[in-house]
Amino acid sequence: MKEKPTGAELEVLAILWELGNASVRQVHERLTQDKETGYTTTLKIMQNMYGKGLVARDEKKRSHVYRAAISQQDTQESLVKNFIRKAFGGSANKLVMQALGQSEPSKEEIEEIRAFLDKMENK
Amino acid sequence: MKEKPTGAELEVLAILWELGNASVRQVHERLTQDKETGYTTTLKIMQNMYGKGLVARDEKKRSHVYRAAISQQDTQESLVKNFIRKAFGGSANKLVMQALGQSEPSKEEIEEIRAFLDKMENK
DNA sequence: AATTGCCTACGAAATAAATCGTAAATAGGC
DNA sequence: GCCTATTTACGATTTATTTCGTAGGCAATT
Repeated sequence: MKEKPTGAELEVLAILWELGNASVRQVHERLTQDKETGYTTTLKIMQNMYGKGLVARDEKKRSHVYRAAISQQDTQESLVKNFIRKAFGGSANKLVMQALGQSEPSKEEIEEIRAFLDKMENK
Repeated sequence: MKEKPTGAELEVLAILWELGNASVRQVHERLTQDKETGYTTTLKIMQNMYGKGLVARDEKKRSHVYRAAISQQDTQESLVKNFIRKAFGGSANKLVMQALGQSEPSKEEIEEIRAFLDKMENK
């Protein structure tokens, strides 16, 4: 099992999942849209992630090209699992209702969840 | 706004929400059912929480009696909000479906969520 | 009044995470 | 070939969090 990402690492992963491939520079620009931080900080984090196996990279070019090495699906699964245990005493339902309750879902979103529930039931 | 609890603090809060009132000793015993840790560690964490206003305490007795000073509802709300932003790019629905998908909800739980959705819609 | 046991307070050490500064390498334009 | 931009590598620092050791107080027991 791969190591678990820290908060800052998760932010980088989110960007890589979205972009697919990206240089440190690209990730950094994205990151600084939301918060102030130095370039070498971003670099260091991505280097750490490489050391941990959270990302892969192509070193052919001078500016290395990174990509996520763990899937968004698997990562979110493990994060949610942990979160439910830590913050909701293990009850997924409580989390679901808390999330729904505060998110003011649109009609379409509600339908989407209903459909998902139906599908679950028929399995 | 109250300060946000750290991981260890959240574990204590979970116990206090369940027990209502409790001494450090009681919390500690609960805690050590799951993991190994020293008494003074638990004490220190609860003292920190007191300093931050996360818990209140009654000092009349020699062994102080603690209780949560922030509500479970509010805390979970803020945790979930943050979690959705950090791990799901702001989409509550994605979280909901991830949580449902991995939790294998029982028939009753599915009904509970359907009812919740109905109620949401009629507002 | 001494012993024992449990309690709080508190500083300090250990650990984890994030940030940054500097040096060396490299490529492109001049 | 030289200067400038940009890049990587990496150590060091800073900040946050967790853990623990020790001292002193208090109450029950002997």
